[in-house]
Amino acid sequence: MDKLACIKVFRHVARLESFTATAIELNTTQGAVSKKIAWLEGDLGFTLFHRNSRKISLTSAGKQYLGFCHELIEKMTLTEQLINKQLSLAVGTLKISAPSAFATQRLAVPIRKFLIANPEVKIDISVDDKHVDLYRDDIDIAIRASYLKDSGLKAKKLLDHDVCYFASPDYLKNNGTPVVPEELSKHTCLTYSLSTTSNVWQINKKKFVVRELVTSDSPEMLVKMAILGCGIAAMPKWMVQESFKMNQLTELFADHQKSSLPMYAVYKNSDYLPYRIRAFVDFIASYFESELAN
Amino acid sequence: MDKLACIKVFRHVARLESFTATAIELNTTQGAVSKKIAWLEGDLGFTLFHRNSRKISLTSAGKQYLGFCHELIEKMTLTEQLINKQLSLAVGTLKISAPSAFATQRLAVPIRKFLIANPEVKIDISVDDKHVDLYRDDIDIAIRASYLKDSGLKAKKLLDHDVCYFASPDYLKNNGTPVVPEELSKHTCLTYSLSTTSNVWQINKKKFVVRELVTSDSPEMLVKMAILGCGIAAMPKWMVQESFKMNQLTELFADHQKSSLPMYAVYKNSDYLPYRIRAFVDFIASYFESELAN
DNA sequence: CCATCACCATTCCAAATTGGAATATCAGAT
DNA sequence: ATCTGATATTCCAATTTGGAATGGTGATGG
Repeated sequence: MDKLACIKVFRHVARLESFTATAIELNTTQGAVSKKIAWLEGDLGFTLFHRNSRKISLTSAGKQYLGFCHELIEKMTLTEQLINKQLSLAVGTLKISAPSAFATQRLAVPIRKFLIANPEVKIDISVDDKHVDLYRDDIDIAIRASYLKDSGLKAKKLLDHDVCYFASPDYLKNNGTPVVPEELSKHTCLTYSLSTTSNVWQINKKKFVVRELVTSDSPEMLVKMAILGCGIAAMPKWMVQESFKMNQLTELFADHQKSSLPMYAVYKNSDYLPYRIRAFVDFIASYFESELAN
Repeated sequence: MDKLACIKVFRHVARLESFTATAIELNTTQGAVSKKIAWLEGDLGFTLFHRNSRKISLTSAGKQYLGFCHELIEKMTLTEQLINKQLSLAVGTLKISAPSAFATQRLAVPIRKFLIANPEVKIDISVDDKHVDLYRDDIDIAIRASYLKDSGLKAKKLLDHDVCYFASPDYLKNNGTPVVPEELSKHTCLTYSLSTTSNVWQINKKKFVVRELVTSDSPEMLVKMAILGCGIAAMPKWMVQESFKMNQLTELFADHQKSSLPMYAVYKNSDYLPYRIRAFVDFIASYFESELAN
């Protein structure tokens, strides 16, 4: 027997002080109401009503239990409404994970715009260059360079980075400047460990397996190592533009066609995706799209 | 579908993070668990778990709802236990209604003893000479002279009052002092309106229908009227003993055999009578029984 | 890369449960 | 004493539920 259904019937009966009237109000039969109350009393172990062929009245235990039932139903309704609201409106706290360089240099501005457009959303951004587990760490959205290999996740492409290759002038002086990609085999490279194919570089639609000297999950670390002359690295252009200007780094294969590095917003797939997640993903994707157009 | 049952299953699944393990723990099948969670999600309108052929994990909504479910089950268990405790132990507040003269002169002492013997019981005594409705006024126990005519009520006899007949010396001087009950027909009487047979007095096993001058639901009022010389009244002996001594009243038919007036403790009949009620009724009945023996 | 495994969803059918209608029962009202 | 209005009970049809088997899917390991 459905106890919750019995409780709902009980509230009606207590209010109307009649099984028959309750049956009419609930479009059922008096017998059904009687059975439900009787079952509930049996389950609880005490009687809810004093019965009398003419009328019924709550026992003291029934009165006390009724108070609990009112609380229960109200709390349940409110809780369910609250959760549904959080899923359907742009409210709540959005937990984002993003790699440090991208976060600070590319994400801060659009996040600020998003917050202005969605004043009821708070953002908790966790800057982490490691490959986070969205389930374990309870993250709503992760910004990732690598294509998703996780299951149960959806990804939306945000943009394609223009990748560029570079090394320090010092390194090139000591090891020679490669002019064609084929020469990469003579060099040591700095690779990004979280990329699915970290040691396979693609230039002019050809793939080159490079010799790794250092691999790291931190793009900034790799840039730093390149500046120190450890080898050749490949990174999104925006990340090293400043270093080119300061002559800390020299670009290689500048006129060759390079593969682009896509960036994704990854989020847990669900039938009822909290709206703040969808809102943010759509917002940030169209932000980068319009940025590209300019 | 029984939502409460689903919620209970949900708590297990959330803890074990597995439908299969839950099915084993609950001695059911994995399919049944799956159906229950699926139904609950449909009812709520949001998903509780992220699913993955290898494992499941709570969604953020699921996490939030789980907290509510824990609260709900705990509150429900505690409430039901509390009410059952109140019904099975001598705890709580006992609401007693008693007529004023009896309350003050006969009930105060045994109530004090009962409170000492049952320290967890509080007493709310409503002194009222009217015929109270135990249901409407939410009274646990009513002390009454009249035999119960109400249905749904049970009565336990506490004692038999020795009834005595009396009038003021003044009245007797003016109207003559009746020596045998047959002379009552020449007198006017003061009767107790709440008695079922207020105007039928029984002396020496014979019944006499008396002429009423005043009828009242207040015994003390009737005594006062008798003192003022309005007529002859019949009351329990203890109520007028003092007036005899002060010569405000004179006893009549002193050596005749008089009917006794029973006093009852009346309480609502119920399958699960709160224990404090049974305890009090038994206590007070045995108190008067032993008082009689002394 | 493919076979295997572990797990959840679905389907189908038998079994248990529920609800409706009629009937019994009960106590107050007339 | 009978009538009336209310709840309890009974019986059966309809619905719902649970179990077993099947299907589907993604992780794992050789």
